[in-house]
Amino acid sequence: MQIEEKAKLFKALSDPNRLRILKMLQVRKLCVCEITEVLSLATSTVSEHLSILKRAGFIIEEKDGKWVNYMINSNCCDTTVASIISMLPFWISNDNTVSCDIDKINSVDRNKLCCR
Amino acid sequence: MQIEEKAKLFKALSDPNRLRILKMLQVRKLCVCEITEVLSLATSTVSEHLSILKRAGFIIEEKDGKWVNYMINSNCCDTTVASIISMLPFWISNDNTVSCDIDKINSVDRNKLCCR
DNA sequence: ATTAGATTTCGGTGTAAAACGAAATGAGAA
DNA sequence: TTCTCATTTCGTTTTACACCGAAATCTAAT
Repeated sequence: MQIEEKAKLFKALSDPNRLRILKMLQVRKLCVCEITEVLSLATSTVSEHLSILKRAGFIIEEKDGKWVNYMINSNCCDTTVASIISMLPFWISNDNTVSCDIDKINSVDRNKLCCR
Repeated sequence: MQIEEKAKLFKALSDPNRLRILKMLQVRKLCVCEITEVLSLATSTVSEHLSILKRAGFIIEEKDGKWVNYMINSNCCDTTVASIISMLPFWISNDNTVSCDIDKINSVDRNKLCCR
């Protein structure tokens, strides 16, 4: 992998909202509307963030009926990406923002959330 | 450290020229004009890159007569920054670009380089 | 098939960042 | 002090990106 691509890996991690998404996904898989609810962003914005993280290799997606679940790419074959994923819990501690995010994803119900 | 500041750490690493600077500094300390010669950028541009890396904590500076030497912040007290620095050799291999950069810094003479 | 709802893609806007040259700063040499 | 030269700061331009709402897509249920 060339150095430009390595820079892109770090660029994917350079946005606070994307880091919050990764921290949430380390708790459990989530659909777009659940992440949207927690971050208070437009759905389209969250979708863009997810596609950036997916393109970099940090997350993968899984179709689940009308929903799309996103999850951490735990079995990533790229050693750099894999090692960064394994370091994230150590690097990014649960500050106020992250703690609140995790509280929220433990209390949302995607069926109540999205159907309105 | 809040999650916004963690994002800024990764933003500092999200530019290929800054990654090249870090890889060069892992060989030896360098002044601005040496880095400028290798990267083929304007001196002011290199100076800005260095100040971004310095603000993030990855490098430190040392006055040396009319020169300013920049070097890796090897004794960084921040555990996240320290761990990232220690991982850099593993993450960023010596691709063509990096190998050429290192060849160049081993052959430049700052006295011949700057005085013109 | 048609509808409803979750997600993605598509323009558009405002802000951040990378690049440059020129001017300002700072430190040694004359 | 005055000059030289390495570096930083400033003003500007161009490019990239985060964000939004609207339109398009895709899936499941009616």
